Amino acid sequence: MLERFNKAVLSVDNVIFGFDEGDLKILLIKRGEEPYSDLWALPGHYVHGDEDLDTAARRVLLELTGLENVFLEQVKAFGKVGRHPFGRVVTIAYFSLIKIKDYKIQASSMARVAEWHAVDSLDNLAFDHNDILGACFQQLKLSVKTRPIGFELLPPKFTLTELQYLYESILRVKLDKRNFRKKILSMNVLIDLNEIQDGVAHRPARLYQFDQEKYNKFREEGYVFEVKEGKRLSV
Amino acid sequence: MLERFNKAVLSVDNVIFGFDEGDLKILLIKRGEEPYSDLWALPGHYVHGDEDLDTAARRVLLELTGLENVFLEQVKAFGKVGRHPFGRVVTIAYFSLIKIKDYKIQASSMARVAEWHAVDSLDNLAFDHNDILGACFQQLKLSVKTRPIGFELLPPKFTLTELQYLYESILRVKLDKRNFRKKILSMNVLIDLNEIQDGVAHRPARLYQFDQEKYNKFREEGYVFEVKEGKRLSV
DNA sequence: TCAAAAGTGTTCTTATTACACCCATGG
DNA sequence: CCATGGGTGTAATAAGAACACTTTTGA
Repeated sequence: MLERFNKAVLSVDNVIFGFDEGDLKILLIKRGEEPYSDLWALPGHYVHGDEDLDTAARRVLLELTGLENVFLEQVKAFGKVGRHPFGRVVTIAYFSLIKIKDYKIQASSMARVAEWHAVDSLDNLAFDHNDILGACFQQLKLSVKTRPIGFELLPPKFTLTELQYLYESILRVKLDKRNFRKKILSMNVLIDLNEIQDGVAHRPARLYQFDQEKYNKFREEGYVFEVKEGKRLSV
Repeated sequence: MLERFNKAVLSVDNVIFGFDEGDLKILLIKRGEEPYSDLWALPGHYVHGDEDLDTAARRVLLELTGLENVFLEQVKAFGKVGRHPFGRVVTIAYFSLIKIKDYKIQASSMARVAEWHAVDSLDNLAFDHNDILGACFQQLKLSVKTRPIGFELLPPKFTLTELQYLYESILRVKLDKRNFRKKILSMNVLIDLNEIQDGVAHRPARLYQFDQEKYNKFREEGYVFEVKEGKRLSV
């Protein structure tokens, strides 16, 4: 019954965010074939006929990084008629958040060359991947303000300074150290592990862990996680 | 070069929001053919081979409502393998905001039966349209909190009470009249038209207009439009 | 002993909340 | 003259912003 309709090839593209040394980064692959050979591109793949979109995105992530059970969320579809030079290909964009230390480059056809790149300093990606990256980064910004997903980018044990740098690099604002600590601690969603850093050439910082259970309880009670930035016209 | 890949039929589905008599509504059509004949469904259509996704969504909107230059935004793609009983159809969901008074039902194949329905009280839509509606409504909630798009649902001249009811019905909270007025007026994005309602059986309300230019200026200066709801865990 | 980052409180200002009565109109 | 929704202010509380010095460690 559907034969009479136009069809399109489907793909998924994944903006994989990682956080390392105070910088927000994304994982790119260097294309080995036409079109756009030798340009950097978002990791992606065609969607199989019997495969859900989310499944395809997870497959790409697994093949490239070896990681499962990772934060992954669809952003939107990109489907301009001319976006792929070889024909109609609609791509569904995803973003995912991984703990960069867990990432081991995988031996896979896709990962001929895979590299972390700082999010700024990127232009001239293949296809419309600059647009896709822009949309995904914006969605990350928005999400990180209203949901405690930033922790997905940090190791299980982290310091308050790392957490602050994370927010600063995603929101691209400078936050006040004392105010930040006061507030994040007063939210009561961090567990103080009573451990400290080891082997750093300065006073070692306390280590914390995100308390998912406590957060779930707060959310049930109607509390909203919120990190702010900017001046407000508010109601 | 793309022949070897699986292909899917593409469609767009559009959650068209309107606001009338203090209620948020969406426009649904009654299906006249299989599958899901006689069930209510979101208005949508297949995407042509030479047509951008956004263009297809605007085409649907125009055919059904006769309206152009309307707020329209993509939400996300829905592409579960079994979502269409006849084969692989991936649909791109959009939501749009129209001034319900502008809507005149169009003579079109699509609009055999088109009706406004309150957003709650909906279940048992065709396909996965309940899911799509849920995602679009959530996106509307989110958008309305951070961008002054609620005005798209109101007539060009509106009262503060109408505006308040609009926010209440989208966010599903009760707002305090005095506080709401104080705040929205202090944002300085409303023009007091120095006109009043006519023919109402009570003290007539002042009419206001949204000041898009002033808002654009504020935004350039880094101000953020924000309507709040709920208790906050905030940083 | 130096360099580097961790950690800590107070004050001032701004935003949020809660709350009740009189006003203008049409019927 | 009644019913209906319009319009208004203040005080108490909570949240946000600004700001500088001491501590702990490794090299």
